[in-house]
Formats: sequence, C-alpha cells, structure tokens
Amino acid sequence: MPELPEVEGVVQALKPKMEGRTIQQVQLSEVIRFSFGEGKQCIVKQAEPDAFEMSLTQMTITKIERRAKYIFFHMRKENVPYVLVSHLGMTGAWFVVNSPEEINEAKFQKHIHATFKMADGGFLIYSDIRRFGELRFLEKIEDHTPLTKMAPEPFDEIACDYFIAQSKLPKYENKSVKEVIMDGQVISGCGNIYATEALFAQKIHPARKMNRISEKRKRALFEAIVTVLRQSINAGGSTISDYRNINGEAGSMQNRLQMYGKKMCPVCDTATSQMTIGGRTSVFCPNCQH
DNA sequence: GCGAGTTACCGGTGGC
DNA sequence: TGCCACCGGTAACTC
Repeated sequence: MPELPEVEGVVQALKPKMEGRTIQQVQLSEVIRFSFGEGKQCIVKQAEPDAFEMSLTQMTITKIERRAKYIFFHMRKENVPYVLVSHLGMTGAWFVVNSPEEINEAKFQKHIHATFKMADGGFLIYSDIRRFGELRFLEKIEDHTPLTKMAPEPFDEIACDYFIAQSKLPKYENKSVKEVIMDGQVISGCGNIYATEALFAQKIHPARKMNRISEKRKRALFEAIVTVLRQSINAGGSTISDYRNINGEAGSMQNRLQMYGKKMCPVCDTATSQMTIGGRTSVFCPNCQH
C-alpha cells in the first residue's frame, strides 16, 4: 500500500534513471485493452489504449515529481509540454529494468500493465496486481479537477494553516478527525497508516469530531503527521503487503509503526480496538486515545 | 452548482 | 484443499 513516503521513494529512485530519456514505444496489457472494450477504465483513464500509446511515443521525460501520492512525469514532444500522472493505488509499482524478465517476483511479473521501451535501451514498466492505480495523460494538470483541489504538500510552510482553515469549514467541522486528516483537500498524502500513527502519538480518538479539538491540539496533530511522514521517508517507506521500490526492494517503516495493525498498545499494553470510520478500518488504543 | 452518499474498480490473503 | 468474505484510495456517478 504505497502512501506518500513510499511514493517519494519511488520518485527519488526514478528521477536519476529516467529524466532526460525518450520513450520509443509504449505497450499496454491485454487486460487494459479488453477492459476498455467492456466500457471500463482499467488503469488508463480517459483515453483509448491506442491513443494513449501513440501520445506517449517519442515523448521525452523532462522532470519527475511527487505531489501528494501522485507521480507527475513531465514530458515534452516537439517542444510541447504534457504530463503523465500516475497513482499507485493499492498495489502499483514502477520498475526500471533492462528487460521485462528482470522483474523476478511472479505476482508483479504477472500483472505488468504498461511497458515503456526507451529509445536508448531498457524499459520503464508499470505493474499493478489489483489494478487500483491509474495512468492519466494530460496536456496540463489543470485539465483534471481533483488535482487542482489538492491541499498543499504537508511539508510546505503554509500547509498547517491551510489544514486549520479547512478544518473549520462546515463540511468538515462535524466530521471525525480521522476522516478529515485523510481527505486530500485538507491535508495531502496522509493515508490510513500515517493517520493512525499520528492520532496515536497525539492520544486523539479517531472518531473524535473535528470541532471538539482545540486549535492548539490540531496544530500538534499536524506536526505529528509531518513527523511520521518524514520518519517514514527516511526509513524507505512502510512495506505493507505489496509495496516495492523500483528495484523491487521493501521498506522498513512497518517495523516502527506503533499502532497500525497492532493487537496491543505499545504504551499501556491494553488490547487495541478497531472501528470503521469513513469506510476505513481504524485501529486505536481505547485506554490512551480520547 | 455543490455536497453527501454510493458504487466501481480488483486479486491476494486468511479464516473456516 | 477449496471456497469465500474481506480489504482499500480515488474518481465518478447519483440524488
């Protein structure tokens, strides 16, 4: 499950290997083609498979950057800029290899969905087991509304004030804190794992209503989120089930998690509780978090 | 036009 | 061994 720190790791690894290179040929999987024929948008969004392949052919990757949990591949063809937006969903992974056979994990090998053959040799490959990821080819970011509504990067100095302001809006003030901090229009890139960790660190119950938290506590919570995201980036991300970096390696943050996926509270040894908030599983310590 | 709520997208995993 | 419910980030759709 790649979250912001995992995506950051992917981007940092992709940058030196892919920036400046030109795509010679693109090939989408049969699954994508078949799904499109069925009227579905499997991985490739708002484009016909043929048109998507053609659009990216002869495109030069100028810059790769992360925004929330999205990867932006900025590109250029005949001096016109474009961008390929990638989201890894639950199980997406990028690989930079000399040949597709180099992907040695069977389940990633089996679910290769986009193969980019580079003009100077080698391949950039997108694999996605559960196909929750997306590839979206745009002329500019503004062409896709959800991307324009995203909160600032959590490391941006205005991000905390932005969070405070958003949290006071009518549509958020009566919601649970966990739902609000996981909303990309409030804080960007805070998924279930890191929301769970930050709430535990601040001893806040995930179901507590936003308007029952003081501004001081909200600021402390925001800092806790930033801290846990930074820690995880430094640890190479959390490898929960299927995350791999572009070399197929796992991260180590999962070993440092205090609450996500835990049966016992590491502070007071009470059995943890679980409830569904905003449709997502939430783990917390009923003794420590109020 | 906007917001709230619902559905779609999936295969690996683990429990029985 | 085999079946089946469960899981989840985001967009798109409906109301």
